[in-house]
Amino acid sequence: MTGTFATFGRFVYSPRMDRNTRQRQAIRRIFQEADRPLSPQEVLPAAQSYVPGLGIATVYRNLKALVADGWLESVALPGEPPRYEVAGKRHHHHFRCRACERVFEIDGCTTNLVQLTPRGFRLEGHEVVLYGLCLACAKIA
Amino acid sequence: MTGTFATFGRFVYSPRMDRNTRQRQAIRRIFQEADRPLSPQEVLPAAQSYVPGLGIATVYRNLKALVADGWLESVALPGEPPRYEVAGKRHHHHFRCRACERVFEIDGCTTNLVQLTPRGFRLEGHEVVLYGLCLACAKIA
DNA sequence: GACTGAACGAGAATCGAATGTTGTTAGGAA
DNA sequence: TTCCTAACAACATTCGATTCTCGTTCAGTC
Repeated sequence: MTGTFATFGRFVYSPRMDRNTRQRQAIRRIFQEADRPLSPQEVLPAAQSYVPGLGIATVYRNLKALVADGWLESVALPGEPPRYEVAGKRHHHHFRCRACERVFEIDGCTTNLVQLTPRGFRLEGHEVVLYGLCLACAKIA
Repeated sequence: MTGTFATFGRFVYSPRMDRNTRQRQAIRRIFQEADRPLSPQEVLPAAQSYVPGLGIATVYRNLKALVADGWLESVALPGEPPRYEVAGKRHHHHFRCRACERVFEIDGCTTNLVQLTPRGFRLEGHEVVLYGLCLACAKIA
């Protein structure tokens, strides 16, 4: 077992990245094919198409390991548990479809955020989330 | 007991708004004084300054009742449980201080969001969250 | 001022998400 | 191919947030 002691002394298990299991390969592959943020619940059935029987705990274990390894980043949207996307992309935001609930990446960024900042506040970062219908759902509706 | 049947048939208790208890008065007052989104954990000690002994369950009960009554609205930020603010304000966004973790309201809105929307997607709404240091924390830092 | 049932307070129970436990499987070094 | 041990699958458990339970209190009415 590998691991480390977190801030308050609890031992935190973290898988070694030098083992390349079929399960982890599958999970990596899912993210490369999807090219959008995925929830653990989306990853599970997708990864099971490559490795039947793969369990949800394995998904969580590997998501955590891949984040610790710097290969994934977590994406938080208001009112929802975290999704994950391949790390290192350039600055972007997200679009959430209200019909299929999938989240997509959006290139580009609004510029005039500084002027919204109240006087005396220090602006360090921002998140923009768009809501509506994705291409596929807009066609159906 | 008053109540209603929610979408899938489960009976949902909801307090009547025709009883004006000291506890509810205190909670209303906290929101009017704060003028920013508050979490249940922020409401509790503040309301207890008016009604000592007021419990967390009462906070949750009344937040839910005040939302159902249309007096409060819930505010979701990425990766955090809901906060609440007085309903009916005009369109605005939020600033979260990374030091004191308080959330503030921001007037105004960015304009060029439509042009970020991918072709074929239908834009229906948006959220903008700014991060940094509030006035008080920027002074200390 | 007494009455009555809705709201309260305290603590147990629940919920969805995530993590730990245990016996089993399978990378990868020899 | 064998061996060693990390990772796995299944499922129990935990966790933080929220809701429920039940005996008690009190707001609104008479």
